[in-house]
Amino acid sequence: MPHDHEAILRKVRQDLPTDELLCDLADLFKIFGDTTRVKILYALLESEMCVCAIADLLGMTQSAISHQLRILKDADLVAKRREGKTIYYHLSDDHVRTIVAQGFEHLIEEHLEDYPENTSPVQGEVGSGV
Amino acid sequence: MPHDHEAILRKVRQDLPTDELLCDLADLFKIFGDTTRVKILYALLESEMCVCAIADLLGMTQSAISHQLRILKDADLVAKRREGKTIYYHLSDDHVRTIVAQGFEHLIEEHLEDYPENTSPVQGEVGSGV
DNA sequence: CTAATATATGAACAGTGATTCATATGAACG
DNA sequence: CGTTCATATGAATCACTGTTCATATATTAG
Repeated sequence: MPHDHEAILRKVRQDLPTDELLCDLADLFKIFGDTTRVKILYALLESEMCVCAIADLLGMTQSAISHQLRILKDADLVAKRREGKTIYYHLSDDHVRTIVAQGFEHLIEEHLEDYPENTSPVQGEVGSGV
Repeated sequence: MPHDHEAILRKVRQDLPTDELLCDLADLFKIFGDTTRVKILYALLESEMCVCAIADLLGMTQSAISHQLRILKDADLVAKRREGKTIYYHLSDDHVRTIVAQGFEHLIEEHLEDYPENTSPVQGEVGSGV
């Protein structure tokens, strides 16, 4: 006879958000789960940038960057501003900053043995820019 | 002649963390970027659980859950505890709580028009559990 | 030791997603 | 208008990843 967990299941089921909400949450994190996009977001923490500047910075195709910017924009993480032929992208709110910062904290704690004295492996601290 | 952004590039390059660090950060978020894993983490916010209880909760195969738990464990997001034949998983630290909470805040703000009065679509608030 | 329960793991399959290439849109300038 | 620079987009490709199935390991009971 398999063992019983009805008690815990009932308790957890009660407080678990809806499927839809949890999917949305996963989708949001999915966006942060790509090196290119994280780099773009991190760069935009410092300053707004045009598409070709970002492409230059990351050493990637303008097309690749444009595709990723579209994804970031659809998620309301970045917004654009036109100036002649150039389009400048910037962060649309400050959640990016806090989400990224939390991620870093976990990384640092995870690798504490690598940095026993200094708790911050980041030179340019998150949040110091702009 | 293509336009110039040396000034901005130099500034941003200076404060951009290393490639390795940014990859690690993306890898961390990648883990949150899956519905099944988010659900598991969310469930563990409430209480520790054994593998088959989680499988029951999510209506998924024990194998599928086990595979995902391995990924979560490799990232140091969960830890296990043996009790006879049963293995109980629990969150290994509180970063999960804060990261998830930040994600929610962004979602809420993004869909503010859907919940104009009440800013929290979550019944069981994050952080109330355990 | 054998059977039963609980979990882990490896291979295979299917779906997803990031990049590239080619091309389209859009703006400024002569 | 036609050209040039800046960005966007669609199709194709390639790699990655989540699930399933079958099976292995591990613990307890008899």
